[in-house]
Amino acid sequence: MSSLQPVRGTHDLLPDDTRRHRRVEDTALAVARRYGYGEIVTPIFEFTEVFSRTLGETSDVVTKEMYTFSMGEESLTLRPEGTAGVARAFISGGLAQSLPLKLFYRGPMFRHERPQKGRQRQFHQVGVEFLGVDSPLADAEVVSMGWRLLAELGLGDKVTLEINTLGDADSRAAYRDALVAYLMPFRDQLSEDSRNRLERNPLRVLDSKDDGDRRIVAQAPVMSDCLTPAARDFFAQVTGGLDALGIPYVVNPKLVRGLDYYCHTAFEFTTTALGAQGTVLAGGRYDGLVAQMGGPATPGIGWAAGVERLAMLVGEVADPVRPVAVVPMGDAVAALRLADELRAAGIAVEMGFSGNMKKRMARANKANARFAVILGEDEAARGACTLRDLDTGEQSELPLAVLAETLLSR
RNA sequence: GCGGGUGUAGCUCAGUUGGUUAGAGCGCCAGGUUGUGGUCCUGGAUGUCGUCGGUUCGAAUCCGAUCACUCGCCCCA
Repeated sequence: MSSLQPVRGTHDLLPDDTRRHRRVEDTALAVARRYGYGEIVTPIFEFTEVFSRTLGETSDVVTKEMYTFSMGEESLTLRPEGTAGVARAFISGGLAQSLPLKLFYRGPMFRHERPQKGRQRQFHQVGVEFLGVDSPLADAEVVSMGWRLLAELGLGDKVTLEINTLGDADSRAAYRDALVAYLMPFRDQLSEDSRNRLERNPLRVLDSKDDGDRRIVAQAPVMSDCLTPAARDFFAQVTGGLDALGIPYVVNPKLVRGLDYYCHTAFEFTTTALGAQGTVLAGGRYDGLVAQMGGPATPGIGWAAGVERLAMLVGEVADPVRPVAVVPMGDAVAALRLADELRAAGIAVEMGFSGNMKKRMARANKANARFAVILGEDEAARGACTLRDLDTGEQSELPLAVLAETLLSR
């Protein structure tokens, strides 16, 4: 191994990649703005407790995937997800004054997982958090915002929405007991993974991929059997809202979220195009989170989407800017000055610093230039240049004085 | 963290049962006469065959380790 390799699970993003990433992030921000969200930027690292106390002491993210380091007496952690940091900012910034609050964020996250396609150790998310509203219609709106984002990225037909309810605290506790009671007699028949899950997080047994587990789980009680009337009504209003908005979904009673802070609505947009990493945008309600962190009891709902995963789905994104290529024949300084004037006028200009005319034209072509401005000595003597349309091959001589306005008008 | 696959020029890959100067396409560079690109033709450069170690007279080819990527599990966006 060479130390010149990037760290495992990290990647450089070259211009072709960043165009795709920007497309995803910019679309997400634009959509969020339309729903009334403002952007928040929180630090990339927090005190470790911000994550360990909120995500669940038994979650894999906390127990084995965090990049944690200490500085003096302090234990710090590179953020593995966005919600906990936003909740912390909400509390420490006294933002309870300005509820309801709609926040959008984007940026890198860090998880020490085994890398795979669509799964890196440093990856990027965009996400939204809607704080201070406990109406189920807020859930519908937040899900619909995710749907809108995917639709605007052209992924509407590549993605399916699964939704479930985890119920309120009472429902969840009752269901957990019922599930454990059902599973215990089958304990020895479960896979090793599921035996562990039974101890730590029984709900996770529901979405095991092991065939044996699946047969057992097929007959298990479902969440909806244990919902309190209030929780049942809440979920009905969420799905009712989605129906009213015409958003297609399937209720998946076995859908469970990994992080502890979720309650009520849980949802996932998935695709089959990415192999095992099919979840592309997911989230849910987290009414207890802020209080659990020591802030004022505040309901919340949100989602996060994986930028790399979405970027893989959107495919190539062409650079929308087609520059003008300035091709000097003699006086390079004059060309430099001309390029500068055009740029000052708002025109994208490409200019090489070496090569004969043929090479410069070839480069102009490769840069996807729309026009070439040929600055030859003959024309220069007349205060003019040759303007060549690289798409049609037509060219004509033009006074330099009107070049900028001519280019801007085309 | 567990199990499987892969690793040869910038990219996609070929390299026969281990044998002498390791190949193709694309890309790149230079030409096809002096100021014109995208097509075409000709020529050229490029690799410690992922890394380290072993077997062998001889290894890109076999073995081991290691690193990276990849598929599935786990987990999750």
